[in-house]
Amino acid sequence: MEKVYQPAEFEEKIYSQWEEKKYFSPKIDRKNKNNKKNKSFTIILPPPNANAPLHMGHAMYVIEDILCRYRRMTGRPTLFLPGTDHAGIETQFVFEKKLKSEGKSRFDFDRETLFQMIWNFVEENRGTAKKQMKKLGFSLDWSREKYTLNPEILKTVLATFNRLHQDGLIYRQEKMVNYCTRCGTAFSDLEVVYEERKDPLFYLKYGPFVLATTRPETKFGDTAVAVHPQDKRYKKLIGTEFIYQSLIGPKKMKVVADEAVDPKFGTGAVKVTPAHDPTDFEIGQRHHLPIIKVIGLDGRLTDLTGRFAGLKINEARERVVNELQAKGDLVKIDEQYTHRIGLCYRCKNVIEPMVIPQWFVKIEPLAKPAIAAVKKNQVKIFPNRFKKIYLNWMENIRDWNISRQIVWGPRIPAWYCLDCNPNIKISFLDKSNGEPKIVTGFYKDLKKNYSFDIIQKGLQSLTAPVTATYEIPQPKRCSRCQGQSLLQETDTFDTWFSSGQWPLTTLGYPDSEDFKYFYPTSVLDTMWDILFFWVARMIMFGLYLTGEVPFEIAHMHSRVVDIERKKMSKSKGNVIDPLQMVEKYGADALRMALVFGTAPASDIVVTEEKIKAMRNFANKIWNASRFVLNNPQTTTNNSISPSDYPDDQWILAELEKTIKAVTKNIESYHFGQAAEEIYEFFWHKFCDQYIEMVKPRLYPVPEKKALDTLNYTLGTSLKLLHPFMPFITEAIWQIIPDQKDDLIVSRWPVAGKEKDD
RNA sequence: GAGCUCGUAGCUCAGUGGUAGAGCGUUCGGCUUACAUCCGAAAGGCCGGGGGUUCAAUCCCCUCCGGGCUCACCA
Repeated sequence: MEKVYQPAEFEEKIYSQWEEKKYFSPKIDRKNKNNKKNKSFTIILPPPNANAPLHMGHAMYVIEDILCRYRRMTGRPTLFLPGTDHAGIETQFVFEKKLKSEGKSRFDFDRETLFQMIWNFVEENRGTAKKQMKKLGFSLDWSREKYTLNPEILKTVLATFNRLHQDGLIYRQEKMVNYCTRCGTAFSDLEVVYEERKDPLFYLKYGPFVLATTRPETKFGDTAVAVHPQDKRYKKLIGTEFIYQSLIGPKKMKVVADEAVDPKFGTGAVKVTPAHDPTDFEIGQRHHLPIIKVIGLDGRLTDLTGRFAGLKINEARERVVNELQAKGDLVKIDEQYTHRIGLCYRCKNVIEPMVIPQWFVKIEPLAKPAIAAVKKNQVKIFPNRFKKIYLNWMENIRDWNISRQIVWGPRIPAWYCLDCNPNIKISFLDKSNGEPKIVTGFYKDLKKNYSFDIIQKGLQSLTAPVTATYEIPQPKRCSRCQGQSLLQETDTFDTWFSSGQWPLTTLGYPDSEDFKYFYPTSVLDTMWDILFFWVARMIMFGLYLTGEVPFEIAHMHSRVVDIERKKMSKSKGNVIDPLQMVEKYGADALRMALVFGTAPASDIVVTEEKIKAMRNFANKIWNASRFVLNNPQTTTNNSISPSDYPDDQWILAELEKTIKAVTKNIESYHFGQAAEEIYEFFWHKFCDQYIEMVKPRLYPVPEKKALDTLNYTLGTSLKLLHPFMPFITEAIWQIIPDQKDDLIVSRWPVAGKEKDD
């Protein structure tokens, strides 16, 4: 053995050894499915983005690996199942950036071609994450690896959609949704991030009113002025109408009374723009106001705005304000007005509330059982405070917009008959002669010049009116008119619609043997920031499809942050690359650094210094082992008989305590504490004290009891350390002569009496 | 506006109803035949302020101050 431990000499070798011996593939013993002691233990890996290399957050998979390695050593058939996610928006966003750098955009391609290009792009990168996970030592069963776009997984995801549809839980409706004009897609409520901003608040003369608004450019879409029903100032006007002389002509306005208006804000009167503001939309619904869309999906004012048409929102705002001022309708500007504004989580562009038809899941019937399951602790959420957060969100949950106007993802399996729905708006790439060019229009007009075939082949996107008829699943011919000009919806699923079914799809729901044996899974560990996005959806889907929870424990871990408590991100330049750390200090050092001394769900501070300290610890383990192994071997590591020496009795008693503490702390998810216990024992008790005490008994002739105790304590320590630091412990274990099994499948020590079975 | 969470040694963080812990850093001394990625010793904290419960509080309760976070349709 060398003087200094060299991780690089062992890690790869040992990992492939584990793989070759198939230790990561559990032995299925169906008879024991319900035997508590031999019950399967399953963790499904939260799938990383197939397209991106791992970052420090992914290194937190170490928590799951600790659990799996521990359970495997206690003898349970343990499955840790890997996979990757196509990550719809994320990946398309990255790909579009790449296109842009090449001077192109998504509009240069039809959707089939674009999809294929992204597919190829992802394929090029897909192996990276896998290699990296192996380097980190994760005991994943690669023979069962999955990808969200695997055909069998897609099949299940689409079947779920069909089933939801049959159960009346899918609807397509024109509602106020969050739309990003830059990404060109709608988002769910969860994907909007809010930011405090200071914007001018404009006070405008408005018929008999003066009212305050931050968005004068949307005034062309106003259909009413709303006041509070009890507001004395305006009571007489409620129910009346007036003619407003707008910049593009006179317009009839209603005055409505609505509780949503705060009489203390501004002047207590508010313009109602149902097409472009969530509150106004609801007021509009209550008072049956027309919806006039003055901002298009391209983020420019529409033709309804006269000479303002075509202007971008900000330009329009400036011009409208200037003209209102010239006209004398601008009463004052409050420049210090701060409010919260919704941004696209992905590109940070301002989210534009838009009324467009989207596909929704009626969520309450799914949420109810998911709430009950958590309340009854069928799913235990750790740490406990996340249970409250979960329940609070679930109890106020709103229907889920699952449609995205992007190509990268499974397409919603609904078909429109063009003959029955001539008002479907279609964009396609006409490649019939010369340079391809984008053609956009209603089918009823397009069909005069283009064949269905050309439209279908060049299809980019379609927008069906909310009244359009559609069929689910795909019919051969239109069931109403027998027409054959059918187009599939071009919207794709929210990525979370697919990953929300991950515990089911990865195991081969509904009838595979794996599914029957491994579902429900044991633990789901992830960072708390996707509690709603993912964890909640998995619980809902799991219960909806199987009646059983998808996992028994949902364990939330925290963010990995830098020393200034900031989240690591490329733009901040504060990333520590986990793979680089593995190269420098070894996987074990990084793994230990990620768990050592951390508390459940508090930020995890990782610094290179800490990793270095753990590297030193690895070296300590190496050298203590070197010392022990340089002496004759006298025991199998698995048992020891009592000793009369107080030194031996002392260290063995301390070891017992440590076994208990480590076991208890792993079982209760206090990994930081567990790591500290074994660290403290091994370094400061075993090395600093016991080895020093025992040295006189080793020279000149080693004394048997001393050797026994050394060997036994080392062997047991290696076991306790193995879940945390799998490589070095296995490496040393295999140097010990006459081992029956590899450490990874050895038996976890039991305090009280050690059993060799 | 509602809720959650944190405030412990210079730094980063654990922890406990009964005279405070780790890693890194600092000071002093050591290449002691496993390890200088080491060993030995030491300095360093009214455990955010105030009040309460208790025989006893850093740990429980209240309140204040100071960070962080989540949720919420206020123009």
